[in-house]
Amino acid sequence: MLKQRLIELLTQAAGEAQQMGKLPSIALPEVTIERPQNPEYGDYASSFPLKLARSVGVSPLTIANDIVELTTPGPEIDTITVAPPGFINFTLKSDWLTNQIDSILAAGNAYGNAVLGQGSRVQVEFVSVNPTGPLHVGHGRGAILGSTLGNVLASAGYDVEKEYYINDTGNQVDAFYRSLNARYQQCLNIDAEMPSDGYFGSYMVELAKEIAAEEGDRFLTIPEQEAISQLGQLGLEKMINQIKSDLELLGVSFDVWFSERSLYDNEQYQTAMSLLRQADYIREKEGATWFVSTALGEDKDNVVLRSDGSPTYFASDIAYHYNKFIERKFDRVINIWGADHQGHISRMKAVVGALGVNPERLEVIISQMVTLRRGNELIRISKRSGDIITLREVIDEVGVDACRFFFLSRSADSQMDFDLELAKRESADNPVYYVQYAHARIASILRLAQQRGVNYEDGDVSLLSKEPELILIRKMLLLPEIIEIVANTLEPHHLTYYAQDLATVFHSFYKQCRVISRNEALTKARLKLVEAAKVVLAKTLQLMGMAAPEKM
RNA sequence: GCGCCUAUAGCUCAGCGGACAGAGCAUCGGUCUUCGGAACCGAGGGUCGUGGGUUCGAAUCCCUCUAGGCGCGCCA
Repeated sequence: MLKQRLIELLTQAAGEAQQMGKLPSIALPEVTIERPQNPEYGDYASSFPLKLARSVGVSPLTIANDIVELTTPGPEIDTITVAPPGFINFTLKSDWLTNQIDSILAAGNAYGNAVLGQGSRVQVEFVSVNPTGPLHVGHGRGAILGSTLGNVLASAGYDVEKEYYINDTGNQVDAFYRSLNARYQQCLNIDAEMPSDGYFGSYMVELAKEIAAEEGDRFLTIPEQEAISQLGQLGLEKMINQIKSDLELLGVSFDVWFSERSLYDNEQYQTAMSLLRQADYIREKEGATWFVSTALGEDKDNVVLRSDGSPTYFASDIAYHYNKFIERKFDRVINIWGADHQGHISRMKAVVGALGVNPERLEVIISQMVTLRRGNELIRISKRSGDIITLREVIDEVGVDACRFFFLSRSADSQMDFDLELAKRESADNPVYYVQYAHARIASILRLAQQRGVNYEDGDVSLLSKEPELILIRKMLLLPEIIEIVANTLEPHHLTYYAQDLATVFHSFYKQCRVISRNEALTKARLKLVEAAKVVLAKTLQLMGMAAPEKM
């Protein structure tokens, strides 16, 4: 990538300056290259001399001049200039810029891909909602975050596996089973009482009705414990399928659906525990079994086995992470959790460390709360009690692409209001349509060219020299950097801003430069440009999981 | 009490050590005899929550305080 080459260029020049005695022989700070926001400062800039001046005691301007004198720029660089108080600014040659159009067209859908990951295996685990109820908007946020991150990491050269962890055992599942049984009996006119810790949402009634309709009253004829278990498993399976189809609707897919229960069925839980026990991180006290996280700097220990001998969710998580790192040997594991799991991060990292794995290999992204509202009316999204607005209803109301874009456009760190009224009102005037419109517009131009039988394969891109053309190319060349940034920071929201910028620059170009005109040579050149822009736009939309429509 | 997140233009949010702080929406004013006006061009609008500190340089880093959110279960 060009940025990398500029870094090398400056590093080398600084090294030479040292050899010539123009700079003292000290360890040089890392060369950084920025994108100046003001185009007057060129395409790239470095504040390296300013940083260096501190330790060297030489004026930054002098350093900048010395370094620039020693650079031997490649064919892509037009000018390297020094600007006060000590910046080095680079501008790109316009014929190099225009040549990139051919590279983009040649790369096609692979444009922007990187080799950052070098094929290392990264797991992204997300959503992983208890299958005791339907998904709501908050879950949608995590889902979109995860699937987009998966796309970007794959494009950055990682071997990505997306995974949904199914909590199919434990207290909450048990409560779900008993609730379903009660609702089922009620369906069949039996005066059953809902458990106090049960799930009271109306979806449970619907679920029970569905099962009663399909299975009749056969669960009444077997022992109740047996019935609860069979009925529960059936209900759970249905809930999982519903979750699966809701996610599919959102364009979110998984490579693996991982069962929590399987950790106990195949002894991985026992293996993980004995590993920790050997390392002396497991102790018995107060009748329960604890993970001694205080030994690892945590402020308290955590129960893994209750006094009744049943494992906590934390026990499962220990086994699960043992499985991720040691059984399946992922190089990196990324977990996306809701803000309410924040406190779980440090002890999970402690566990990973205790298992002998570098805790840095576990990265947790916390997505902050989403509150759903309709105008001023707050809508509760608690699954436990009462009714909720499901993710599906929200998608039906505002549309998949708008939904994805909306969730993606805010950083995971900041909480957000999802105002249904606003989302619908804005949907006609939504940034996502603005971006998609640019794509459709290009498609329409290319259709016209085809109708007129214009073959532009031999178009000469060096004819492109107008400002709007070059600005568009410059913006297209930013995508690889965006992909790299998102892959490194795990912050996909940058994509939405880039998409809007790219669309803006295209629309502006479109207004100022007629593509298909009487000037045949220019027409061909511009068709190439426009097709390349379509490639970049489509790639950006694809990474975000959104449609790139030919017409709309 | 402790931990994490947030506070930037009227609204929703980017920017997170560098050059005059940006975008969308909203407001106001312009642009249509040609490829899709779901478009384009322009204007106004900000002591970057408060007070300190570090630095040649701070919205960005450190500390104080204020406000809001989420945690601190033998729930997940």
